[in-house]
Amino acid sequence: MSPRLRACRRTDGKNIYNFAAHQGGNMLDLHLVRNEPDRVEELLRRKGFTAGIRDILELDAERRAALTEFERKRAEQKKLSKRIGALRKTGADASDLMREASELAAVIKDLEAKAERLGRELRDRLLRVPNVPDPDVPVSEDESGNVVLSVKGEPPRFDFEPKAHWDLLGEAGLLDMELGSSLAGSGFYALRGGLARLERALIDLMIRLHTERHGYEEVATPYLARDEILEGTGQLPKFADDMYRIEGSELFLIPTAEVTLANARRGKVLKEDDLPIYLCGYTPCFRREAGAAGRDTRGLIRVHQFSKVELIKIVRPEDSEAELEKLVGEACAVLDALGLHYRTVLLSTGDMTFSSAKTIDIEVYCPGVDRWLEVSSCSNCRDFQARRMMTRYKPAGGKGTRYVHILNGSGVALPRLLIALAESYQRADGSVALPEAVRPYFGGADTLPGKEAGR
RNA sequence: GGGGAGGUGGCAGAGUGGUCGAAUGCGGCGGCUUGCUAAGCCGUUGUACGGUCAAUACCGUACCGCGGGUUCGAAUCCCGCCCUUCCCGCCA
Repeated sequence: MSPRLRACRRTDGKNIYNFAAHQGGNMLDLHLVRNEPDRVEELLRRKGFTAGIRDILELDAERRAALTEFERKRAEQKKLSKRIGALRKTGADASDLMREASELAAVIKDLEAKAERLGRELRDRLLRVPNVPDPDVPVSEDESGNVVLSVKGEPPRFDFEPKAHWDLLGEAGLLDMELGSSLAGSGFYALRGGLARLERALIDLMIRLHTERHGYEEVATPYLARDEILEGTGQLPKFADDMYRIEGSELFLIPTAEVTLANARRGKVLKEDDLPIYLCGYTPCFRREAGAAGRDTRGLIRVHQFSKVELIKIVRPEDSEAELEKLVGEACAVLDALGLHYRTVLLSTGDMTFSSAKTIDIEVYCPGVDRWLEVSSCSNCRDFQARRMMTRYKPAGGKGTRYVHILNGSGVALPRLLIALAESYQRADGSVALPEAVRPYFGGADTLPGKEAGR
């Protein structure tokens, strides 16, 4: 972790047992790592994590030994203290025992510090290990191994040369890149007139679809979150440089509402009846796009701030596989409603995110730029995030607690949806036909006017 | 920004520096009683980590917002932080 981040992080504390409790737990099931180190190592290697886990296991063994030693001494100390208390109650002299206890206390202090240090080291290491991919995820170093699962609809046909959105919308005065960059720098943009309104209309459409048809609860969360929240979903500690941080605080601008929505049940022990929980919300998303300099510099394809409707599911472990399929369908419903041409893609191990065990992307075809653009990424994180944020549930009738499974998916991301709509439904005169589904949210109009009619 | 109050187990709510993992109530679970319903009675009821292990079993340690300190011993005393809430001021 960067020094600057360390400085603003809450300390991991003296709770030497439950390094999970309040600051978020380890990501991998440590028992699984102990029992099947080779298998875990192999799965992690598929995801590009080559550091190995041998030294983690060593550290784990060391920590446990130190913990046991500490606990033995501590038990001794507690007995001594009780004897002292009993003695003093009778008025007898306990000074010998107290001297003994005092020496013991000094020893224990060291033992505790050692166990604590090892626990913290172990946790720091574990937090940087990505989630293991599902065994059936195609193995590849990069996106070349992705597998197209389905293709929906037909590419739109034109009797003229379709324009890229930056030309189409720029010429219409609806997309103002210059205004955005003059205010906040390159990578920022401004939507004007009908385009700004269209974005709001689409947000409204999507949220109504998900709440009314798919059973989600709409939640409007803060756009900033504390570091421990980001740690819960997996952006921290590894990806601090991808986010905007608020100077002088522990707050980051969220890169996605997944962060705040997935953490909505943080630290809770839920009842089985509470599950599944479906949450959806609209937020702007802020991304530094560090390392992406020079890529997709034109238009709205890759920008530092964009709007997105996000979907989150908190479910029982046995349901997460099926819920991922459902989630993809719910995100696709947006594109279906708008009549867009899209495909679903199973991401290979090399293209998945840190926290995901299995990811299916939805890519929409944009004829102006002649590319498939990702508008949604649906991931099953299984218990990876739940462990970090300590979200569990109590099985009905059963004993104990289990970690929930958490899924996230965009439902869907906006600028690229605007791109797809504009480029797919553009007319020769520069105007854009609006699909029927969006019209009720756009004052009933069937057209996004081009230059002449604009403003 | 200034001042006050407070953060205890699923919830509500006690708690004297020493046998407090924590009274009590509610809820939950098991049982009895009961012709439904309601009520009553008895028992039980947290989580995590570590160890032993055949074990859903036993032992140990930790957890009373988070962290640090004092002490032989801290829910209880001291310090810092976070959060909640009330009053005042200020700006929307």
